[in-house]
Amino acid sequence: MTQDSPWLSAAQQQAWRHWIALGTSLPAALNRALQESGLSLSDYDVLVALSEADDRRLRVGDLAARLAWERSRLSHHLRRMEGRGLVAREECTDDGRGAWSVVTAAGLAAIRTAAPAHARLVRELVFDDLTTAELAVLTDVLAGVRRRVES
Amino acid sequence: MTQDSPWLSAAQQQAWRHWIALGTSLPAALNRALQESGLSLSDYDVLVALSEADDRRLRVGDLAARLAWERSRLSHHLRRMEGRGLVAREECTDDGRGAWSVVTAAGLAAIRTAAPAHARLVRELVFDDLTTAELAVLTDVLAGVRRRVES
DNA sequence: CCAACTTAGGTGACACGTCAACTATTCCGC
DNA sequence: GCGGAATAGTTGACGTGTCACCTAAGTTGG
Repeated sequence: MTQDSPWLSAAQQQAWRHWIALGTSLPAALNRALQESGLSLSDYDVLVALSEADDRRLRVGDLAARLAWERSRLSHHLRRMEGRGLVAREECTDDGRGAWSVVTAAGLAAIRTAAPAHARLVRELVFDDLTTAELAVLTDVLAGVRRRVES
Repeated sequence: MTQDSPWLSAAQQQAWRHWIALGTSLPAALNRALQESGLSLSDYDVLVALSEADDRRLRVGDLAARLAWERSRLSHHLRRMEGRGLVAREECTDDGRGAWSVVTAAGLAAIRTAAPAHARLVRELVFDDLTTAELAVLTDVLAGVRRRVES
């Protein structure tokens, strides 16, 4: 259990197994619930990011950074969402290489329909039973991990 | 911010965005590192579960439960791992419907090679900077969420 | 000013995960 | 014991994510 050993302590392992298991089961549960609105969890995240942005549009790269997605994943996903009329791409006049991703009226409508039930489920599953102190610790821990992972 | 509104509070949203982003970026980082050993993170999780089991074998359903995977996902994954010689399936004499999943010698060798660097990376990214108290809170929170999600 | 480099984004092939449907076996009530 | 329900596991089709590679446009040093 020394710091030099590569192994996880028993307590760390316990936390890690929950983390790994949730990495599968929580997205699966949210996806199942979102299916009713015809959206996937990925669709939802894209639509939230775009609908919050100025003028409801973001450069593709900025959107990728905000979601912490790889560019190619986002590119594929935008193509599929474009096919379903949820988003559109527009060319960028400032920078000929770039492109804007824009949420359409249909995309806005879809997310407004889906959002309340989704938010409620997230609260039920994750947040409602947490104390303020627990939430603060959780946020700090996640922020720290994220900083290390994304560097 | 009332409990009746479906929306997440600002503090909850902050935690939630980190959670969502990590759900993508942490597995991606671990996968990238594991690639050197020719294993994916999913392979790794399967091999850990099997190599810890009695006689290095588990019923397919028990393995699925332990990993919190859907059965069909595991079935597909075992087929692919079997093709690479990491695991084998054996028929179950007790219950003619069932099947055992077993780690092969090659599978054991692969995970023994991969484990130290993987464990070290998990510790670096997730655990090394946590206090004992933070770890305890994290474990409780994850355990609670998991219980609610998997019911 | 132009060749080398960098950056924005897209594409194709392939591995992965999910859902619905399927086969084979066991369990259970009558 | 036998017919229907439940259980263990697999399969195929399809949407998704990743890697490696590609094109096009901007950037920079000589």
